[in-house]
Amino acid sequence: MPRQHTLVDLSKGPEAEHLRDVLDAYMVQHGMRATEQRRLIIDTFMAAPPHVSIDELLAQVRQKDPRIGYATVYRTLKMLAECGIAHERHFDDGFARYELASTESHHDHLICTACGKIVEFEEPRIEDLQLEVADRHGFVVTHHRHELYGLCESCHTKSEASPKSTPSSQ
Amino acid sequence: MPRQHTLVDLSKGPEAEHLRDVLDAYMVQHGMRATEQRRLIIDTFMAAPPHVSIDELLAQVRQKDPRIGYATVYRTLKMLAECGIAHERHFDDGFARYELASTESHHDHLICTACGKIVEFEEPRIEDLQLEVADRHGFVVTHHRHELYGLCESCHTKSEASPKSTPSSQ
DNA sequence: ATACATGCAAACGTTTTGCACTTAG
DNA sequence: CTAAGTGCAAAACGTTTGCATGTAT
Repeated sequence: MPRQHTLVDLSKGPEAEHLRDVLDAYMVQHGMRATEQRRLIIDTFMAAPPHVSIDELLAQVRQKDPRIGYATVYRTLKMLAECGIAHERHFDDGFARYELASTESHHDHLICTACGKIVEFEEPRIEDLQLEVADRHGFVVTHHRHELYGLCESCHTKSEASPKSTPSSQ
Repeated sequence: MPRQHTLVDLSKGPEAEHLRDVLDAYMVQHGMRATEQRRLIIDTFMAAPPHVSIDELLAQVRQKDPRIGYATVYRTLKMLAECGIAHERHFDDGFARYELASTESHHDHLICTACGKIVEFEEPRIEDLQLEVADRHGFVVTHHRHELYGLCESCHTKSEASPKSTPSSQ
């Protein structure tokens, strides 16, 4: 029975503390201020499920402070991405999603086109082959994008059982 | 000795004829008409270098008929994509690019972030591993996206020789 | 006190569409 | 003749920014 591979919750523990340190250093270095809004947005982001969109995060943040604006969430996430604490992802649903950066490992994504579920995967053998391919063509790779789209287990089996599929939201 | 793997020119030969047949069938089936504009746009597209953007194709098409509008090129390319004759690609430069579909092989892309060069690659071992990964997570893959970004050989060696790089456009 | 941050609303770049006019069948 | 296609211009879409106001330091 394949267990759902959700990576460790990074919102707490030593990993999170390290990220906080990086962030603090970055903000000091750039003369940035620790405002109420930023604190709230960052805390919410770190506790949120991975791959939140700006709108999703904004909605969550507004539960605590309805006066927060879209642009502030936007700018805060950009800032987190710039200092390496978050990664900005662009899947095929048209808007940016953000995830906490893990210092340890790189991963790519499986995306269910029926329910929107996003699963992370790591496959070192693919990474190796990427380098091999790039080398073959004289390229030096700086980053890549690797997304597998399809149906997750439950959407797949559901659609097998009955002809009409009933996709729910992520 | 790794030869540059530029796929065959599809604008002529039996491959192209097959695509034309598919297209004709599709258009008949959908009650679509063969207009001057469509003919011109499709011919130009099939002769154009791979991965043209709408604007690029529009510019080429206007050399023969300056009255063609953006929307017509847009709609024609969408149509080609819909009937499987073209693939719509979204690289990180913000606009869609289109390439002729080859019936034979699937490929992915290496993209130079300095000069914009796009190179196609095929790597069956990666394809296999993708299926393996998907299977491991209970997914059935319908399509994927795999792009390697970095510096092509000439941009790479250039930037090694002199500190200032002088990227040209693709 | 003042430089930085916020929230709004407007600008952006690309994609998509509504519509009056044209044209292939 | 009429349904389909064109070209324009405007809407839609997510993202990004200018600016007047607010606030951490």
